[in-house]
Amino acid sequence: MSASASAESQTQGRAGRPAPEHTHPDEVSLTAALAALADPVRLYLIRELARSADWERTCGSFDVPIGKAALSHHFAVLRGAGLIEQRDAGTKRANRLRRAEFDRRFPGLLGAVLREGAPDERAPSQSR
Amino acid sequence: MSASASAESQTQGRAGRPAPEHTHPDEVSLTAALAALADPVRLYLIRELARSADWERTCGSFDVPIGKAALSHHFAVLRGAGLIEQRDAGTKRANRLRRAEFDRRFPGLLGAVLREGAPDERAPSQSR
DNA sequence: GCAATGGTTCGATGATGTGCGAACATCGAA
DNA sequence: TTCGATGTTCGCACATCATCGAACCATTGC
Repeated sequence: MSASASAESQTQGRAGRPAPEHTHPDEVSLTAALAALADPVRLYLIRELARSADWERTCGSFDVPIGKAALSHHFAVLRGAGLIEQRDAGTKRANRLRRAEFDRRFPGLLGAVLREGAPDERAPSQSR
Repeated sequence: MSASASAESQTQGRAGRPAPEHTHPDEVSLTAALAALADPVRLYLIRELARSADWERTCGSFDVPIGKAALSHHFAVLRGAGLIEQRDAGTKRANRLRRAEFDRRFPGLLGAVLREGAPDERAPSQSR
């Protein structure tokens, strides 16, 4: 070990991290995409990511009422649905919403979901 | 009240039928709507209803690889998500896709789902 | 009245999903 | 090297869901 195993840290070649498995939206079925979106927590994450800049938010920067384990699982689901991309940033993990790619695969879907104000789970009350 | 329990068959007043409980799209949460759509069978039913005229299809007119009980359950879910409307037609039950109403509540969602030409969700029978 | 058709309801069951706590691994910093 | 922060993985519990078979009910037609 010397001058080679020090500067490489993003693509692959290092065994340090399994490097998050990403699924491209093209390989995702509509049912899988809908199932990934059909969860309050994940929907919240997607919405927050949509409001933020790419790579701005780390996994732990979300205020969700669940433990780390569950949160990690949700991110894995979103990744597997081609909805987000993750990148290791030091000890943290940065996230990005794959808006363009996902939109190309499912035109209008993400837009329709995000267009929703926010009164989703809270109170589907006044709207008539 | 007298000559009334003979020709009326839709609203209520007769105990003959519980009359299907309908939920208006306005009272449906986005998560519930997505969950209702995130199923191959239900997605197929919605797609078929979208291709058909209102009240044209009865519950038993769909070629799905499941039993009556399960099918009935799926229709109940779709009804509860404000996606379809059902009307008793003699011994059968006719269905209608609530396109306009649902679209008003979730603009673009149904369109995005129906626009899908995924070779994956085509038919829940033979694929993959 | 009686049988057949079309759907619903009732358990039961297997599969899936969500959640937790604890243990583990990695990176950056002291 | 040791420590703290950040996530992931590993059981495990619990809830929900999709499905079936059988029983049941309503309507239609004989």
